[in-house]
Amino acid sequence: MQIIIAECSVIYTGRGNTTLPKAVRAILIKADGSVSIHADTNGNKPLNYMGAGNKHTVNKKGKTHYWIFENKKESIHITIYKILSNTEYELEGSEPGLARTGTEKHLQAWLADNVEIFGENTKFIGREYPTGAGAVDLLIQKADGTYVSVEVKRVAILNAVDQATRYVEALNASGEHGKVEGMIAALEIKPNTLKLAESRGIKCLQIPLDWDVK
Amino acid sequence: MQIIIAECSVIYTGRGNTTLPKAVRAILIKADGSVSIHADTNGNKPLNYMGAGNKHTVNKKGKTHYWIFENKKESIHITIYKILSNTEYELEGSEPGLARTGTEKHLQAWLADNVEIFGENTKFIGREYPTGAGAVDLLIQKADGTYVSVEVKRVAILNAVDQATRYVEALNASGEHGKVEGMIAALEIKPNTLKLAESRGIKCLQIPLDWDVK
DNA sequence: TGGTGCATTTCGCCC
DNA sequence: GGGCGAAGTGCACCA
Repeated sequence: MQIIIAECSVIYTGRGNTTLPKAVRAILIKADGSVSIHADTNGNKPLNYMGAGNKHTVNKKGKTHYWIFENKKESIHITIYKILSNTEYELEGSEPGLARTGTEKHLQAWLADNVEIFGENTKFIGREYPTGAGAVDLLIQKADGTYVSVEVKRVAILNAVDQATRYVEALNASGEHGKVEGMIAALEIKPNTLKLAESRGIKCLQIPLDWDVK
Repeated sequence: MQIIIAECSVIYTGRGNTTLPKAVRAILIKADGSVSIHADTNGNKPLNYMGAGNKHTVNKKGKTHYWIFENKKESIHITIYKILSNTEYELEGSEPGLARTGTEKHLQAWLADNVEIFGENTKFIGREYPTGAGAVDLLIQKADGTYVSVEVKRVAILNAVDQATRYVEALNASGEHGKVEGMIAALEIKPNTLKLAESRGIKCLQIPLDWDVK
């Protein structure tokens, strides 16, 4: 990774157009070719950036450098007036390896393996089960034979109720599972969401926050 | 801005959970307190990050540093095994302003000003009209006195039908506007969406693609 | 200022 | 490549 501290100005053209006045910025150029320009504010976000897979050309007139990064749809023009620092590091063994846990997919898998949370003798029927109006996250069958269509969320807001409703409708319309119940299972369920769900006859299950603790 | 090159591992907890194995990374800490951790791949995006407004505490046991960044809802724990470089620069910053056009809000305003597109003598009643289940984009009244609840989209996919349905239900439940019709107005309406809308008795209006041409 | 709902857009998966 | 849903989303509004 190459890290440059320089007085520069930037013009970006692509999905929008932005200009960045002359000032001291930090420029990161990664081994994959991506580039980002940072100020000391603006949070963790860069002021300008461009993803991997661009062509980098360099021109020089006197002391001024002109760097161009461009791909098919976008371009970044950096005019560099003065370089204060220019260093390059090998970030060896830095295969990203970023692991994400606690996503909706994980929740879904966990629930599929722990259907007893929905009641004793509950049977797992399917994940991502197609309904004709999108796939429902989880389809289960209660001890009494009733099928339940479960929408899984980390945080459930109003549209979770919409989805749950839509899947129940579609499953009932097909007639293959008798009268299907709708349910939302989430780590957090907003009050309005709970209210709307009740008014539609959709049950809500609060998943224990320590679900992933063995 | 402080730039550290170090062998480290990271644990993030907050909206989700992530872990990052031990490797050499670049760590940026800006003057506003935001922090981001970069590898030499992953495009312009950081592996982990946290916005401005967090508390940074430092612990040290032997040669190992433990840095913690935390705010009310999130935390990043960085374990630093070896620092290869640690530099700090003064950056003078100014921020760009990105302007956008053609958003849903623009469409909405245009429709409010051009309600005749819904039929002759149609009357505009309100924008962002509260229904008790969220605000409907546009409420209009047809020549025959019927109210129509309009959901505006640039591209309408299935959930647009959900929203439209929800608003009609809520308006009908209140009883203040008689029997309300539901409608979706969009620049593009996906085939499945059209089908679902029809099955729910919700009308669809394709907005001319040249709507914003004077 | 935090919470809450929604739009947006990027990303990823699957068809 | 289209279509759909999720995201450590980001934003705007409101209490």
